[in-house]
Amino acid sequence: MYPRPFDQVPAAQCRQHPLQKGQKLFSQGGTTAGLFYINTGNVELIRHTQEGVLIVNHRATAGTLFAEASLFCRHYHCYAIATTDTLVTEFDRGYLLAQFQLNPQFAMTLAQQFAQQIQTSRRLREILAIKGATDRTLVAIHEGMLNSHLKSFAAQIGLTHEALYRALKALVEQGKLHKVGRGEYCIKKLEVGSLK
Amino acid sequence: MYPRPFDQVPAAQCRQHPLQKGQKLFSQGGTTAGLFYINTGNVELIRHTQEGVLIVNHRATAGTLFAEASLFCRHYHCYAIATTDTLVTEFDRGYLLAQFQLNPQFAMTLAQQFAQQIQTSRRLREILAIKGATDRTLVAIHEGMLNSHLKSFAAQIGLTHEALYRALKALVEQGKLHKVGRGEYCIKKLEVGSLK
DNA sequence: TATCTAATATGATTTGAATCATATCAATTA
DNA sequence: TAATTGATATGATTCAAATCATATTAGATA
Repeated sequence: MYPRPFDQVPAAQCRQHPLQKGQKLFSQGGTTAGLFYINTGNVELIRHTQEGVLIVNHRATAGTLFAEASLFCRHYHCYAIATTDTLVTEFDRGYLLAQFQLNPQFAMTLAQQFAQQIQTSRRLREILAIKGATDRTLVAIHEGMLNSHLKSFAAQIGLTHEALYRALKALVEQGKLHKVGRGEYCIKKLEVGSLK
Repeated sequence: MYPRPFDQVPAAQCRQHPLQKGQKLFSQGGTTAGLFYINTGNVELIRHTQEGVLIVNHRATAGTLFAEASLFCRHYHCYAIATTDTLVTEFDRGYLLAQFQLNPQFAMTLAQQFAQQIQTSRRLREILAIKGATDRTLVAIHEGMLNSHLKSFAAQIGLTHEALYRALKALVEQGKLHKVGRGEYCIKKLEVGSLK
């Protein structure tokens, strides 16, 4: 259910937070509670600079962790707001930190989870840095990002859905992709199109 | 010198690797040695998919760590190639992993370092996701990314230098930025322009 | 089944950044 | 000091993706 090592956290150290669209989970300056996992929905981490400029730090999606750094901080440095109806699970900060003394294996798995997050985030960043829509689309598909609808995939890689449809068409024409149905594409023989 | 907790690693567990431009540090499938820090220069982490598509996983720059996830892996999943003459420091994998048993404080600081990397990488990703050149430029400056020359800053945020000069000009005209000299800009009264 | 809705798809137009071209200025070097 | 180099800067043109418009189709719902 939860990514390692959070599947080992006792239920007493987990708290569920149902959030309505627009509801705040925590505030800049607030005391840190723990680390969060999104069961369903979406959460935006935003902050304001001293000069008043609004900055989006992160848009967390279902199935992912967020606020990892707050484990090591007393106070949050940003706001967390649900952008849709959302269910998040909070893992207790004190419990997690205690495991570094009590359970080195748990701590190591936590560090591994973090290291993988770094990898994932850097890969996504490199995808966004690719200039051409077709190149970006091809790499993103090879990274296994095409699992849902084309529209949400387009948004994930920073394209409009129209631009994505055209990129997909171009890739099919270039023989780099096969179209196996409406909204379903695959690399070579392997199915990777949107799941129905 | 090194970011925490690597400043505590004994010299015997650190190895310096001078690399010439184009030289390979490690290969996809090779046995993992440790985690790396770039003293000077740049390293690209690239890999090939089964279908032969080249994917850039990460472009690591001076003053940063890379290959964090290889700590928890026997074999590298990508190539590391220096794109300029580069000096990297390798921190021994076995030593670092042993600290989870021997030195919980060290392990915790390592996890904290990783958590901060996650934050940083996600922030950079959100900056790249901003569509307009002027908005992207403004946010990147507020994130404190304008520390070096404008040309390298432009590349960092995915713009040509010409587009950046125009974005800066527009921000000055909008009153969101002050131009304090050739190639030197500041937010309000605070100097953040390129350092000379 | 008929209707409605949303995703997929493509054409036409506009817009913004890339590219190409030049000029200016500061710093380095001969 | 003069020459060279590279960063800064801006104008002109091109190009690619966004936007706007409109079908088509699959799935959900009445």
